[in-house]
Formats: sequence, C-alpha cells, structure tokens
Amino acid sequence: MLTPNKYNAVKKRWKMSSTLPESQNLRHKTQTTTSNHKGNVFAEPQALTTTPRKASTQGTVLTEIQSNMGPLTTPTKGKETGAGEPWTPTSNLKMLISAASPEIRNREKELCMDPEGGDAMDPELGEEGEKQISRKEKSLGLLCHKFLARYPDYPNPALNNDISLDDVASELNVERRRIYDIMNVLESLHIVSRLAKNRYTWHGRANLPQTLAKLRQVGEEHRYGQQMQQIRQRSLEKELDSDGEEKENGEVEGGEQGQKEMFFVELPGVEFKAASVNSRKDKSLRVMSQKFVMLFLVSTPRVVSLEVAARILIGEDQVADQDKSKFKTKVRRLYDIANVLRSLKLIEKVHVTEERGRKPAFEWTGPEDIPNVKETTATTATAKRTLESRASVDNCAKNLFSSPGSKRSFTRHPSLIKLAKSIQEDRRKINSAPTSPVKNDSSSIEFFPTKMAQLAAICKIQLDQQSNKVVDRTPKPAVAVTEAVPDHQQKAAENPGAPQPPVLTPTEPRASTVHLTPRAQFTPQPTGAMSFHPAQCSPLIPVLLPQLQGGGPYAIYMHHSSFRPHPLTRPQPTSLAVRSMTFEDKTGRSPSDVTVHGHSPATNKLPTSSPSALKRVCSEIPSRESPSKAKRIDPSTRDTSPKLCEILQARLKARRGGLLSNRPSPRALHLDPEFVNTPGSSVAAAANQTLEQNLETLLEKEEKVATSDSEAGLTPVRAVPLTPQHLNTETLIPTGYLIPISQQSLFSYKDLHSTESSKASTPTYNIYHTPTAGSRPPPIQEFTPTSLSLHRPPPASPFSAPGHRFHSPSPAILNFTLQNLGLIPGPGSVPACSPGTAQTPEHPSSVPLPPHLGLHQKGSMVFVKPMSPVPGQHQMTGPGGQPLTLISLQQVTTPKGTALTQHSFFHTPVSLSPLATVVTTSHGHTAPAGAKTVYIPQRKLEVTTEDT
DNA sequence: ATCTCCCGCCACGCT
DNA sequence: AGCGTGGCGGGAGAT
Repeated sequence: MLTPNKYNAVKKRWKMSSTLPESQNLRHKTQTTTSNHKGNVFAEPQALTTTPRKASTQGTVLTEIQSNMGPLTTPTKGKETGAGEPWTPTSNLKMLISAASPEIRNREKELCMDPEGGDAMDPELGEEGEKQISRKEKSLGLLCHKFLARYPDYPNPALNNDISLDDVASELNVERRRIYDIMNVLESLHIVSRLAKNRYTWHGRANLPQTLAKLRQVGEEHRYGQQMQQIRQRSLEKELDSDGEEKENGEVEGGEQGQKEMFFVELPGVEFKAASVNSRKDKSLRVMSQKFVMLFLVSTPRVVSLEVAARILIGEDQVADQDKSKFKTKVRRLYDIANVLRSLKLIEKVHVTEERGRKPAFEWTGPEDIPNVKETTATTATAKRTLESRASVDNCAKNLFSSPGSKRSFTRHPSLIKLAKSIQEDRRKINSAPTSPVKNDSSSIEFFPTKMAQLAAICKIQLDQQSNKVVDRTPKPAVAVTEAVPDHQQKAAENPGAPQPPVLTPTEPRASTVHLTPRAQFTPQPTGAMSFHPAQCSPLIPVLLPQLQGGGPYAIYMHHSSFRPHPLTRPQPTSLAVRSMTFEDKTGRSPSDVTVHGHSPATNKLPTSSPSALKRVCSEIPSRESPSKAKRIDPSTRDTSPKLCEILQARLKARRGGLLSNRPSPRALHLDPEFVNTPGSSVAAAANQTLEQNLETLLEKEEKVATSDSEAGLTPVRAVPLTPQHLNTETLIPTGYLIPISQQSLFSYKDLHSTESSKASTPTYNIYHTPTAGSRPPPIQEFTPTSLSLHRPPPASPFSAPGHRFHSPSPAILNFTLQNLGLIPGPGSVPACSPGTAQTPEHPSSVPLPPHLGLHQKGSMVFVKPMSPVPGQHQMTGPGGQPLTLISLQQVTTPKGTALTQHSFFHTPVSLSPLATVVTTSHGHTAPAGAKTVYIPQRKLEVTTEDT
C-alpha cells in the first residue's frame, strides 16, 4: 500500500507523515487540530517579500481565515488551530518523523504554521478524532487556505510573486499532486498564472473582479443559466413524472451545451500563462472550475447544486445521463474545486431542499457586484481553445447550431495553419519550459520564435493580398447580418442578452463604441471612451491593450465560445471581437433570470454603492461621450501608466535587438474560426450595411494607413478573412486569447466573409495576423499615458449618434487606436511618447485606491464588444455602426496595501451570508425567469447553509 | 446509506 | 528514461 509512488522524495516524505495509513492516523490525529504553532518558520522567499505573510502573523491570517472558513462551511477544525496551538500530538509525531530528516522537520513546522490559522473552526473535530481531523487537515480546502495565507490578496507587483511548486509542496507538506489541484483552480480565476514548469506567479485577487465579470459574461453567452434551469426542470419532471423530457435539451438550440467544454477564459494580464495550459488541454479542472464559477454568476439565486453543476459540466445534455461513473467523477472534481473556492470565500456549502430532498449545493458568497465585463476591464475574456483539441471543435460544431454545413471545415489560409501549429508549439514550449524566465510585466513580451515570425510574415503577405479583396466583401456580411436579424430575435431569447432584443433592434445600426476607461487614472471623464463603428470589420478584431503589468498591450480575440446559434450571432465580421462585449448588458441577465440581475436593462444603471459600480459608471460615461469618433485617437497619444511606459521602454530596449524574436506572443497568431460565431457577431450583424459601406471605405483608408505604419516600422497586424463558409464550424482556433501584441503593431484586417449565407452560420473568418513576426517593441512613446486624455475626442458624440460614423472604421485602425488609446486611458492628454511623460501625474493611481478599484485598474483592457442589441442601446447604437465598445482599463499598479485592500475587496461584495435565505426565496422567482424557452416550474428550493 | 473527497495510480506530453 | 502534470476513480472517513 504504502506508496509505490513515483513521486519524488517530497511526496514520500509527505506520505510518511500523512499518507501512511496507520501511522498517519496517529499523526494526524495529533495534528488535527493543530499544528500550528510555529507557523512561520518557513517563509517563502517570494511570498515573504511582498507581503507579510499572513501566515506569519497568524493573527491576521487567522482572522481572515476564520472569517473565511466560518462561512465556508468547511468545518475545519479549527478552533484549536485558531489557537494556533503549538504542538499537538500530531506535531509530536511529526517531530519524530522530522527527526529523521531536517527537511521534514522544516516542513512540518511550516505546515503547522499556516494551516491552522485559518481553520479553526471546528472545535469538535479537532478534539474528536484525530483521524477525522487528520482527514480534514488534509483537505484541499485547508491546504488551500494555508496556501492562500502565504500570499497577499493584492500583491505588490514590484515584489517577486513567484511561486515555486516545489517549495510550496514542501512547505505545506503535501504532495505535489494536491498543489496542482489548487493551482489549477486558482489559475482558472487568474489568481495565479503559470509561468513555467514548476513556477507560478501570484496575482492575488487583483484580477478577480475582471475574471468574474468575464466569466459571467461567458457564462451568459453559453446560457448556462438556461441550461441549469432546463436541467432542473428536467430532473423535476423525471422525478415527478418519470419522464424526463428532454425536449428541453433541444431547446437550447445551439446545442451550446456541448460546446463549452474546452474553453478557458483568460484575462488580459494573465493570458499567456494561462494559455500555457498545455497538454491536457483545457479540459479539466481549470475549465471546470471556470464553468462552475460561471454557473454561480449566471444563476439567479446564486446557488448551484452539485448535481446540476455536474450535469452541465458534463455536457450531458447530449447524452442524456451519462454514466454514473462519469457523473461521480465530475462530482468528485467539483468537490475539489469547491473546496478551493471555499477557501477563497467565493462559495459556501449549502443544501438545497427540494421536494426530493436535500441536495448538496453551493452558494456564491463572492462579490455580488461584479462589474460588467466591459467596464471591468475588458478582459477580453477569451476562451481559448487549443487548436488541437479537435474534440472540442467537434463538440462545438455539433452543438452549434446545426450549422449545417460547415462543420469544421475550417478553411484557413495554409500559412495560418502553420502559424497555428507553430504557436501551439510555442505554447507548449513555454509551458513546459522548465524555467520560464518571464514573469511579471516583462513577461508579457515574449520571445517569439523566429519561425513564427517568418510564418507570420508570410501569412501577412498572403493575407494582405487577400485582405484587399476582403475588404470589399465586408459589406456583404453585414447585409447578411441584417437579414439574419429577425431570426436572431428568436434565438436571441436564447442568449442571455437576447431577452431584450426588443430594445435593440437588430435592425438598428448600432454604433460600436469603445470605451476606454483608464482605471488607473480614474478619470471619470469620458476621455477614455471611444467609440467607433467598425463597419464590418473583420469579425475578429484584435484589440491591443496596453497593460500596465503586462506591459504590453494585448490583442484580444474573442472566441466565440459558443456556437450557440444565437440568432443574433452572425458571423459578422466584427462579431468576433465583440462577442464578449456584447453581452455585457445582457450578461446581467441570466437567461432565466430576467429577474435575476437587474442589470440587463438596468445594467447600465450605475451601480450604486459598489465600487465596481463606480467603475462602471466611469467607463460608461466616457463611452457615451466619446462616441464613435474617439477612435481616431492619435496614435501618438497614448496613455499608459507610467509604469507601463517604463516597462515598455525597458522592453523595447531589450528587444530592439531582435525584432522578430520579440513577438509578443506566439499566440497573437492564433486565429480562431470560432470567433466568427460569437454571439457578438450577431450583434454585429445588426450593423447596417450602410455603415458597413462607410466603414469599408474607412477601412480601406485605414489599411493604407496601417500599411504606412507598418512601413514606418511597425508591423501591422492583419486580420485575414477566412472563408466564410467554414466559419461556423470551425472552431479550431482557440478563441478568446488575449494576445499581447506589441503596441505598435497595427492591424489591418479584412474580412472575408461571404457571409450572406446563413445568419449565424455565415462564416466569415477573419484571421488576424498577429503583428507580424517581428513585432517590434512598441515604441515607448505610444504608451505615454497622459497623452491620450486630451486627444480623445471627447467627442461628445453620444454613443450612437446615428449619424456619426466612425472615422476609423477599420478594425485595424481600431486596434491601432485602441492600442494607443487603451494605453492612453489617462486623462492626461499628453501624447508624449516618451515614457517618462507617460507617467503622468494624472494617475491617481499612486493614490491608494480603493481596493476594488485597484483591481480594476489593473490592466488596461480594451473590450470590444458589439453591443448586444438590447442593452446596448444607450451605449451605442450608432446608426449603422455596429456597436462596439472598447474599454480599456489601465492598470495602475495594483494597490499595494494588500492586506487592507483585500479585506475591503471581499467585504465589499455584498454580504452574502444572508443570501442563503434570500436565495431560497428568490429562487422561486428565478425559475420563471427563463422565460422564453424554458420555464421551469421550479420548486422552491430551500437553501441551508451548512455550516457545521 | 450517502456525502465528501483524499490518495495516488498512471497516462500524457515534453525534455 | 525521466519528469512534470493532472485525469481519474477507488475507497474510506464523515454524516
């Protein structure tokens, strides 16, 4: 029994202490409660530096933990721990063990330290059986607590936030395997990101708001809410009737269900790393975790039962109820995830009592006021899929609308394919790379394999040629879109956003608006906001975002994650980028929920109290103000946080050596066919032809410009239009990546879309080139934060002033501008390129921001979203333009005060505790919400918090 | 009996 | 061959 393990010594050690059954028990028992005393012995090098570990001072930690834990449910043993007691019997055991080796000793000490602090919850356990305790002590949740205790919620970027798996494992005395579980979940929330083998970077909760917003958006896109209801309904029916009808399944139309599986939502700052997900695809824990969180964010009563979650995650719809084994496995995993989430205080265990009986469920206790995606940052959430994972693709295709034809024939330019492959390779390398050098800011810039560069260059050329053609085409798609519209509406229902279709009539042209909100600066001013209508820009619009931390701007690809046949969704050109954005308003509403979130309609409404709300407001405002034109912002003007500038400069210097190598990331190259489908696209569809035409014109112009730019030295990025036909199906490309791109790069994109064809299906693929191979180091200049503010056309143009068109139609331009702008966020108008200038005084950033703010600020992000028909109203609807909104947030440095901020952050979120009760009540309501498709007769659910 | 979920085997992909 | 990862499910503790 013991362990034949392969594992390394560590494990063994571990096992020694923990695993061995018998011995363990004893030990554990002793430990059980405790172990804490010493605590601090080991400080991680990393963690230590930055933050005072919580662990070290248990007090803080404990408090936090307790608070956390308490609610959480997990019964941790905690009291004792709380006590932080020094030695427990277990400790003795450990001692003995440790005696054997010093290392062990150390580990033990460490273990003791942290863990306990938090837990302390259950007196009972602790006392009782050690064994029990032991088991509990070993729980993932506790382990996660310990882990979390070591790092500040809001790490100081300046410090080293690297996490070494080995170190952690040894310090916490756990097997690596367990650490992986935790890291995967944390990574899914972007609390950490993988740098390289054995190395992760700690981001803390800084990205959380963005991540949650993104997840919510994606969840809405996938209509998880509906799915949940369906499942519930179904189950009820079955129970009651015995018949489960499955019709519901079908309802979803899109068959979205299946699709979801593989994507992983990334955040701007974190993307790569995340991307690193290597081999295992994104199948698992990471994705599962995200989906799980999405369910909470989307469901009205923020309660999700394990059963429902498991079903959705399995995608069972397709197959009615799959094996039980599968279900069981899923449930196991969910528990693993839930334990980590509990440690994060994001969820709490509760029980839902239905007619049948009581079922385990979890309630969301995280922040309630999740900023809209847009605002938050646009994180472009991107779901990325690995190209490889065809399976996912297949699923998508299946699920996707029936999009008939196109199954996956994904036509891509050969060169693109190559690129994709190469990219993948790169990723792998990155991932696997034993030591990934890159880290923090600088990391954003990656070295790009020369190969990639070459390919890229080739592709560009080819694409460019094509692109020209494409441009012309663009209009068509738009048309198609319009046509589609009607249908969309129906489908729209499906979409989360859809519900409000009436509001936005697809027919209306929406103005796309770009909002830039420089978080850092806070300037409420609209300065940041920019809107432009990209007419039919290629579906994919790469957006460049400057990030502070990341240093580089990111290009965001929207993945259309789902293929949901959204009525709306059409393959519009712009759609891609947009997609994520689209929902924002919609997002608010969960499918069923009309009731749920106020947002949807109200979304725009200002969030009252929550800081997030403020953010939103700010972002919104700007957007409104600067309508379309803003986009044209001077390239020169950019604001970036000073830091960014600096970073950039540094990078530039560094890079200048090799242009090619510089390529921000291989990923930039990715093309996702999927994007096409994105719901956003549907929105895009709405855009009027006229606009399109205009846009086209603009685009052409822009292209020229772009070229010039490129000539200038910048490599323009282009979007290559793919053949439309295939679009639908192909989901090959991992969507949703954010790619850091050198700012300089421009995009010229083109659309090819044929388009007219089917609405949703219309497949236009756009491919973007990443900035060609040699992305250059962006000139620092651009970044200067300050400059932008002025430039922005404060345009008064209200969002959608119908009349206005965007001057800068072409996506390329947008990108370009975005880059600049995004960076720009700073109110300061100084365009100064010089980095130095960049650091504008303006940024209040220095000022301690409220924690939440800090979060937002973090990265400047740009979202491009097509407005969903509904919500978008205010925002955009330009006459013809598609509604796009870009939001850029700058990152300011994350607020340093980690500790404080932390608290605030979580606290801010509405106190959920009461939620449970609320939930129950609300619960009933929610059900109905799903109006359209499903109504689920819901039974009331009672939620009981479990606490022990 | 059911809920939880720890443990670690073992596969996968990279070095 | 070895290593880092992490999917997966047996089986046992907790309820």
